[in-house]
Amino acid sequence: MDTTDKKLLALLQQDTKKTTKELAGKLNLSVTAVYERIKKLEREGIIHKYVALLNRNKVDKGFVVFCHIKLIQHSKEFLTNFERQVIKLDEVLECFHVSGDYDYILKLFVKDMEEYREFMVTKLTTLNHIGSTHSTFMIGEVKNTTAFTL
Amino acid sequence: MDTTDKKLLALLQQDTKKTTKELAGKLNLSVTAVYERIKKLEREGIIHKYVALLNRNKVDKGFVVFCHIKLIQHSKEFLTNFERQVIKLDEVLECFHVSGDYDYILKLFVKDMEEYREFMVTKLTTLNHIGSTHSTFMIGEVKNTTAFTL
DNA sequence: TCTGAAACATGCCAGGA
DNA sequence: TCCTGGCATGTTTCAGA
Repeated sequence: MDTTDKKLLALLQQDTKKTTKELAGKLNLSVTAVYERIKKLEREGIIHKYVALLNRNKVDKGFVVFCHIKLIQHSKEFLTNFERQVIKLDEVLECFHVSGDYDYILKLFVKDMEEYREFMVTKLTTLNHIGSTHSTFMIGEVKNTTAFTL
Repeated sequence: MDTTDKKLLALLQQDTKKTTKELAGKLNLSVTAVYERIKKLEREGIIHKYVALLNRNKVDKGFVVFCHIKLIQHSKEFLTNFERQVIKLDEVLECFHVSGDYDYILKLFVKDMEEYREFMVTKLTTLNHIGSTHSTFMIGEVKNTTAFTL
């Protein structure tokens, strides 16, 4: 991983629809050289996948919620059971097991408060072993990217 | 936006390296039909961008931190000033203005605790108007996707 | 590793149903 | 909005440095 690879990854994290020719121009390399570097990064698993990002405001998912969850008990069985269930919930985009006051932080996309209420009542609170929850609502998006600097 | 569009978006959110031919097969459509649907979704801004997702564990960014921040005061000037500065921080992937006990929730990718400490001391705490911060560390990734169900 | 060229597949645009 | 066909463009491979 040299500087060229880092530049290449920065570009690919921004936009994968550029042709290898365009990338080659920006990196001062030949088309094949760029091609092979990309293949290497894919082989090594550094590039994990190529995806399309949608505009959530155009598809009725403008309401972002962070939900902090605490379990009743912390046995391995309770944790894995909870995790297995939360993975299946479509509304949940991210779920991280964390240190601190709460056990998990979830990020959800829903249409509005009404839909979130429905989610809480019919899905979240029916999960086993949940102790307490604390919901935080997004009122503004300051920064939201999938690309990070190497 | 019909059912076919939703299926198409589900596929594109998972993988954009499939050829339109393959997508056409899965959707029981011709190549051109798929092509035109994709162009329409791009035109409407529903598809926002195409990006490569990296494996953070392979590039020294395995340490995920959530940082809850409270400002000293909530005047418009203080908020926009803080936001303008936080956008520039490379370590910060997400920053949401939220309701509740704290004003902002940040998600960061760094190498390890040492790098996070460095970030706190040299970057975060030098920002103006910060009242208090509360850091939560990821100890496990349960679910982490950019794709959501429509 | 890189370059450059050649073979192959795909993306993309007409024209018509 | 869909399909068929064809040209332009991109991707991928390979020999040689």
